[in-house]
Amino acid sequence: MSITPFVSLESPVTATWGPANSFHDGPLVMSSYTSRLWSQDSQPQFWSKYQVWEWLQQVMDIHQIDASSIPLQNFDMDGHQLCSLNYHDFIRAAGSVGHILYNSITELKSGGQYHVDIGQLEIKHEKVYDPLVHTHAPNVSPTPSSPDPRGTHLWEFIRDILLNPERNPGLIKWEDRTEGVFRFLKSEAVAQLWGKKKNNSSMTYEKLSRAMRYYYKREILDRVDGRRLVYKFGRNARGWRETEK
DNA sequence: AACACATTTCCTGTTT
DNA sequence: TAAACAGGAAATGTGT
Repeated sequence: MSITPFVSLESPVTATWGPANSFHDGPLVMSSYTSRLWSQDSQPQFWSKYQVWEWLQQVMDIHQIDASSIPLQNFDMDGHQLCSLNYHDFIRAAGSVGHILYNSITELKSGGQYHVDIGQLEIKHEKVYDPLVHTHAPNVSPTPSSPDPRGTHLWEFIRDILLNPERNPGLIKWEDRTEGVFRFLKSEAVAQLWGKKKNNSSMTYEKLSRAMRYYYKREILDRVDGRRLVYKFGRNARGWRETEK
């Protein structure tokens, strides 16, 4: 029984992928994007009905959700009323999308500069700064991605490492990009990084892999047997494809 | 306060 | 033999 076999990580790894990793460029990019959208009236409490409607459109747009999928009339209200809704009100008014809307408005109420950072990895490669993006295009959302605000889950963390080759010091590698198959090259280093993000210095690949195995049942990962350290994204893992539908 | 969810921790056994 | 894989069971932390 060895006690501490793998504590010696290459420092470049942690140095490169510091505490900020995916949260780092998100706010920077989105702030310039959203500031254009909500620069003047950043305080939702004072929005007019029209501004609430605008906000709704933008959030749906950014998440690539068809605006017709929710009863928009449920949001025929001004900012003051909108801000008085609680989580359940949002769920009641917009179903599962209510969660996204709730997060968005919560962020804005607290004075957040950005409120959505999904797909920030892909976004930063796009011309989000392009003034055209904002004219009156119904479908110019930056990227196809998961309707998940703030990726805090393990599989998203793994996905983000894969999507950031320039910041991935050989930790994980695609085996089959189109099929979503990937392999851990430095399993313990990834575990340490994951632990760092979760503020857990005792994370190990052993424990991380247990969490990965739980993903099989949820179909976030598909089983790949016979190949050690190899996993594959499943139907419920979003945002990893080059061209997401 | 209670509860759901997503791990985290630990463990025993099997496989590569 | 060491490192992975498999899952069960229970503990934990976070957010609603």
